[in-house]
Amino acid sequence: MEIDKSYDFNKIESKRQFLWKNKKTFGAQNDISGSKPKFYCLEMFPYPSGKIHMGHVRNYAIGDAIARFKRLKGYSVLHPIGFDSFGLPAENAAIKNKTNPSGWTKSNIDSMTLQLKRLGFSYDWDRIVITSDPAYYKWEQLFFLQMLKNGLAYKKASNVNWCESCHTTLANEQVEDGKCWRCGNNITIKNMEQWFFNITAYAEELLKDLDDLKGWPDKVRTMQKNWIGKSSGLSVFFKIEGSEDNEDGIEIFTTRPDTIFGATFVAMSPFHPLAKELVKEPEKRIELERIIHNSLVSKDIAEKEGFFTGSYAINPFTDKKIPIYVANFVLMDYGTGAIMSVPAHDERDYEFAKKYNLEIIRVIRPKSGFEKEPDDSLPYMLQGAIVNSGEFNGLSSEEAKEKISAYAEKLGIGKKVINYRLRDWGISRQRYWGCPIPVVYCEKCGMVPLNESDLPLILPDDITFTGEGASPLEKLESFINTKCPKCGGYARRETDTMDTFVESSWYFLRYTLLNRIEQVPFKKDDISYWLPVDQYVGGVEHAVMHLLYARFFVKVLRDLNYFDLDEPFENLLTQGMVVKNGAKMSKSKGNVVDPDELIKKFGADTVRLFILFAAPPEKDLEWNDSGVEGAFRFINKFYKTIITAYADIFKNIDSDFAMEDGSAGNINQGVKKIVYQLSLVIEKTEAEMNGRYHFNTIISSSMELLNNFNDYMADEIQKERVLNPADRYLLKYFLNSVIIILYPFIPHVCSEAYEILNGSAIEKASWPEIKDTGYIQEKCNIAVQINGKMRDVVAIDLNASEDSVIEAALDSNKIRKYVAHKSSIKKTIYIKNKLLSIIV
RNA sequence: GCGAGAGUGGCGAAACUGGUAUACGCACUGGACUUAGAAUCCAGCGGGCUUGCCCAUGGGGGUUCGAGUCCCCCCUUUCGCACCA
Repeated sequence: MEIDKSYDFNKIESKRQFLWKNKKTFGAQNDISGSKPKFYCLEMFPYPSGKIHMGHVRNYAIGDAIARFKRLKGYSVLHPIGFDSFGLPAENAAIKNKTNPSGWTKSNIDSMTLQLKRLGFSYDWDRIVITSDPAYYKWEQLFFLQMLKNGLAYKKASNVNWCESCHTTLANEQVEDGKCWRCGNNITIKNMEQWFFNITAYAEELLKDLDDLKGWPDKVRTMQKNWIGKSSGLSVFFKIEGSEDNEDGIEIFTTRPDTIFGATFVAMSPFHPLAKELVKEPEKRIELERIIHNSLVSKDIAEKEGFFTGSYAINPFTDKKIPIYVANFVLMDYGTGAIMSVPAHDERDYEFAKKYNLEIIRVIRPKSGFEKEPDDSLPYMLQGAIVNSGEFNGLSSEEAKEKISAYAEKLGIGKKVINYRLRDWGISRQRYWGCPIPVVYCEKCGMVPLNESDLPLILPDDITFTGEGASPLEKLESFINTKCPKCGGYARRETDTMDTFVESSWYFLRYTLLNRIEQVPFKKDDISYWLPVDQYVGGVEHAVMHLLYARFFVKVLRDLNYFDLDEPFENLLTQGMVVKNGAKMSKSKGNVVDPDELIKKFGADTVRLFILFAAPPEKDLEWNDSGVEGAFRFINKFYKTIITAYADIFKNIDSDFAMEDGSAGNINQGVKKIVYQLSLVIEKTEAEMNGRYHFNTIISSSMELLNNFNDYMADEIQKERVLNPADRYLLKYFLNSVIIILYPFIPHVCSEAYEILNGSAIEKASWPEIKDTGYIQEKCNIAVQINGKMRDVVAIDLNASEDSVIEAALDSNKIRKYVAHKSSIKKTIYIKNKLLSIIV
């Protein structure tokens, strides 16, 4: 093999990438014999925007490091990639450039594939998944039909989030701060017919199983838990004055039944069906319409406002009549859309009551001893002792909750209920570039699903984009007009497409299918072999959306008998953002660093090394151009040391050399020492790669190893010492080990170095064994503290006794300044080989 | 407002169960090599002064022989949720 004297990354990287591709080095195989444990390493697949950015590079560098490490450790590794290729940008680009989304998407996928390959990630490219491919979304349509059959997909009219700029509806998860998650436009509310997935049917399981996801960051689990938002309480009927039967009552939901005696008014959502019934006066009707209108135009919080409907309800516990208000802060789609207001013990009710001069009755007092200083001021939101509540007086809040609920149930006016904040997942999108929903509307039969055998329903290509108003599908007669699968009569196709989060809810299952000619979405055997994903890596921005949907989807497919799996992702690593000058990289801030340019200048290994070295993966990473140069400098040094300076010496050494018995005694002490340091680093690396993944510390340890090696060799050369065979063998082992440790981070140059040194491919090598050279650290440094303060460090024989350490300490001038005689020592604490603490 | 995390040199960061704080790298300074520079190599690099000590891990208390690490209070900051009754 020809050896270059200096580091030519272009040559090395293109050579390695060529070999990897040609030999299909990273093709994943189900290990049928079962001799190898499996490892599924997954990174969140990208949207094909056209260019990868630093966030992608970081995400994939992390995943690649893990995948390569696990291969070295003998795992059968699945490390796939794909493209989440449906979505709005393609459509917007099509409108702007008067092209077709599929062409735009295809060329973006091509150029991003080149970029990913240029970075040398160890993907099994034969398993690529492209979600806009009918061969992929065909199965999604099948799942949809099966969900429809099982009541897990349904259509209903409801108030949904509408983004005018994206011209489509959005799911609740996709609204952030009243704004669209994609474009930041203000969300308005529209009442529309929409398709939903019944994710709330799985709310309890999605919540419960979070406890088992021990490999997830607490932060993400908490976010999901809060998003699901389970709360238990009581729903009670309040009769409306003047009507006798409960049918005419108003049902409210409360989590604080213990405060029911303090309920002084009922507040209902302006969208509550009773609101229109109760509000008869024309002026009040106008007021109601105004409040409804305001709630529709913006999700933003307005000032609390409302008005008296003119009707009264009867508090079933006090029998007092209390006014019914319409209030803009009451949500229609949570609980029952109406509440009992207890201004004494609820902040919101208090604010409203103050504004409209409503009665405030205290029914809870702080219990003495319950809080440090009982704060008597209202509203008092904590638990306490019940007052003003008839027979329930004196109970604690907890007891009262129970007894009042039980009493309401006994009376038949209430029942204990559990509510979730989670809403069903609205999946309809009024856009073209997405997976078509496989149903038609027949004049005779109504909504009719397509036959499974008619799938895929292919998204038509002959589209003209005007950029105006509705989805172009709505105007495409050749698409819309069809025959009813049931009666054969005229039918119109559904023109909504699915939320692109549906595709990303199961792509990781599709990767397991190698032979895509087979007419299945995936095979049960493959799923049970590869799933769950052992390590998932991606951005925290998907903590609720994608990660919740995917968990839901897996549970649905499990219940449709596709496989037996409860949770898809065993371990989750959420990497931090890549920032520059303290801000997220963005075109508008002008702080974008282009991976392509860096690769051109320094090569892929350098970019990857910097990104993994500069910060631990979960933290934000501050971009630093001179830091990149530092990474480049290190790789040059690595190359010069191993290849330019010492390859000739070590390449012909037999790595099968067996150390004879007793040869340990002949080993040079310096060699023993660096090999011992190496063993510490091997151990530490294995520990880090077991889940914490702080690559930065592994890399810095490797830098130290290389520095120590160089120092040692410089010393040898200076002293013109002759290395014996055991020394040479161990030094080669040392170099090979450093190469292997660094391989997951800088795979190209390490592959090259390994092959030059050994004449074989590093992919055939395995993780280094620790070699016991019988290295004994003869001396160790013991820190000596006097009264807890560091005073000196003394060198002592390893494993010395406490007494001899004390003797040695007292020999030190520095120590003797504080302790003249042994007799003045009151106490000593001795941590073997580490520290001696003397109290005087 | 509620919930979770973070705060260590000029900068990115190390320090696993309390045990020599600042490893590794960047920047900076000096030196070597050079006609000069680049590159490379060597040395220095938390602060203070009386050169051996004092002060330093956001601030203040506490526990301990010993605290970046554990406990309490406060400040700053990032993220998530925000009328969910």
